Amino acid sequence: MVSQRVIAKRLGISQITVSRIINGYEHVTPELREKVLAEIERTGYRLNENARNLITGRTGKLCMLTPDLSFWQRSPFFTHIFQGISEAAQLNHYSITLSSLDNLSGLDADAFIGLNFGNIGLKLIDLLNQMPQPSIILQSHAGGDYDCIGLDNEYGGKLAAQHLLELGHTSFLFLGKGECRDSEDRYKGFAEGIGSNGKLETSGAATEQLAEMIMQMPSEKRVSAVFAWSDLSALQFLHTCAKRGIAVPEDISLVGFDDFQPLSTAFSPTLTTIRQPLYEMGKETVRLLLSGKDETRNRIIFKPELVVRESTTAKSSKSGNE
Amino acid sequence: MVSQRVIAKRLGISQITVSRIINGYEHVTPELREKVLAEIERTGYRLNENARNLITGRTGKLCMLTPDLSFWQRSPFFTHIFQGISEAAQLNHYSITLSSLDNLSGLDADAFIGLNFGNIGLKLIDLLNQMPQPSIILQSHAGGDYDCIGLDNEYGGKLAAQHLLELGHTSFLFLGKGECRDSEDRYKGFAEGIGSNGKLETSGAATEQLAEMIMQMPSEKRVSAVFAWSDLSALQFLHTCAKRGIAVPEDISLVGFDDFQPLSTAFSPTLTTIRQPLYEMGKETVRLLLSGKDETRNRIIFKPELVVRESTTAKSSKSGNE
DNA sequence: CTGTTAGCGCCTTCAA
DNA sequence: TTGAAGGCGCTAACAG
Repeated sequence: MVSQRVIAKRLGISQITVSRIINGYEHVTPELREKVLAEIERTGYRLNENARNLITGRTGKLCMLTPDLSFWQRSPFFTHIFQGISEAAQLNHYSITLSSLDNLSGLDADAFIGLNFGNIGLKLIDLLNQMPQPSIILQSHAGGDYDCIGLDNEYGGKLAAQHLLELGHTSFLFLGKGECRDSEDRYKGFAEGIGSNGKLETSGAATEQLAEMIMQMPSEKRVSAVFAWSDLSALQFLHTCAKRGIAVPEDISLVGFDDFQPLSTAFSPTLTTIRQPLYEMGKETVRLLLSGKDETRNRIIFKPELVVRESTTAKSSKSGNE
Repeated sequence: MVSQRVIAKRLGISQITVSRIINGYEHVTPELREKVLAEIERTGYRLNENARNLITGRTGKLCMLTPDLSFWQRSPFFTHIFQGISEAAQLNHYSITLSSLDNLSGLDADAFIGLNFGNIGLKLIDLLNQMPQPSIILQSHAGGDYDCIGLDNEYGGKLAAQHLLELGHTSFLFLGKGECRDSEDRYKGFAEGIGSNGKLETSGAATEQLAEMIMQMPSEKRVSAVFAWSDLSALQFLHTCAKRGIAVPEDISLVGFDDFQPLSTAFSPTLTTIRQPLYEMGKETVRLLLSGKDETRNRIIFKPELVVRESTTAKSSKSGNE
């Protein structure tokens, strides 16, 4: 195994000089730097991160902390976030560790990422606040008085409303989920976006039942556009429509939320949806966490974006009320 | 920061004794061990893994290697595998690193896990063979002449056949995916399972088109049971059925593959499917990888299991042929 | 059963 | 601009 000392010895210089060059120290004669870099290249030298971490007093680990173990069962889309987190971690020479409130192990880390998708994990936030290491919460909503990366769900709702209004729709249904902040915020934005330009019905009831209820309305009074709080919910609705003989988007336009791949494009019609930039959020989480600006609250709220596919279309004269 | 030396000094013993007790060395007087353990508990001492790794010459990292970066986009179910891998890694004091053939970084690891779901990644296997560190392939099929954790897809196909035969079905359709080994193996097992007890049609054609084709068959000649190579494919079929007014399971029984949560239970009817034990496979991968038995080929082929839900039922007299 | 010595590879501090 | 000395926390090797 080739170390800095080996390289130094070969070049007749001291090991510390090699170390300095590796770490980008400025005041070195250019020729020396090049000689060293060439030797590093030639020998395939790789820095021993354990040695570096030992002396600098770091662990070299980033810990992803979940509210519970079932987080993973619930979060298929997490692969995208994870890709972003791990790429950014790699760039900063960190490896990844996992922990959950159910099972606090692997807590020896330089910094923590609290994963708080769907629910407001106050316990998680408390725990992170107690720890001396820096931490950040990665969540799917916008609020919270702590360092976080979040998503502007209200804005997402507004995007959906805008899109549907532009298509000429005037009567809307929101498919939500009870006791879920993300769903509430998306509804709020949707309602605001529609304002006085249309009629909006909603319910926190189970998606399928609600959909069936709607289907039973006489077609001339039926809503012409549906906004579902999630892609999964949108697809459940789509499936119910298929059973009931309602055509999407001809009879009803449908907008989802998440852009949950491969689901959002797996069925016909493919879903128009509001995309969460999960990969980017993961990446930014690590960047912000390691940027070390403690003086002020660190938070970035991402804007979701509209992805238009097949499940929405202009309101036809036969559908909807008025 | 409390170190072994601090503990030793407080107890008036040598630091190496503390080290031995921590590492489970046998020949220590019980009282001394207890005193040391008590002091460890009291002070909240935590082992510095960088120091340990430095002297033992390990990196302390496990690298998950994917064929390409898009792996993550394609693999929503990977969260389950990841949970298994990371839990087992933690138990063995390893942290996790990521790499892909597109972007070879983070390759400083003690061992590698090649993630090879869906396709046969020969390049990946070649790369791992070239490396001096131990490695193992985690894959969704059974074959391959290398260390691996795999899945017995043929057995899964057989389970599906058995289940449907027991329900009295005699005419079957397999929904497959072209150029996909997993799909082929599942078909093979399915066909063997059915043997001469029924008629089997198949196609590698796009799921949706095929389904539509079948729907156009006169109902008295129609198959009464469908086995889809994946849950996603099964759901696409289910959706087509809904559009065409075919009732599942009353008219057609449907079996998927994967038990892809939350999808497999998100729609009505919930899917009868063949479950891949992803969490267990992830866990076992790490265990086998670190068991260090080099003398022989290390491989474990997991058996999938049948999960009966709502999408299958006994063949009714009106459906199917004969 | 316990201790002494040495050193893993690197960075910090101080000196030239 | 470069180098020498020291030590981070731990374990291996060898004593006793």
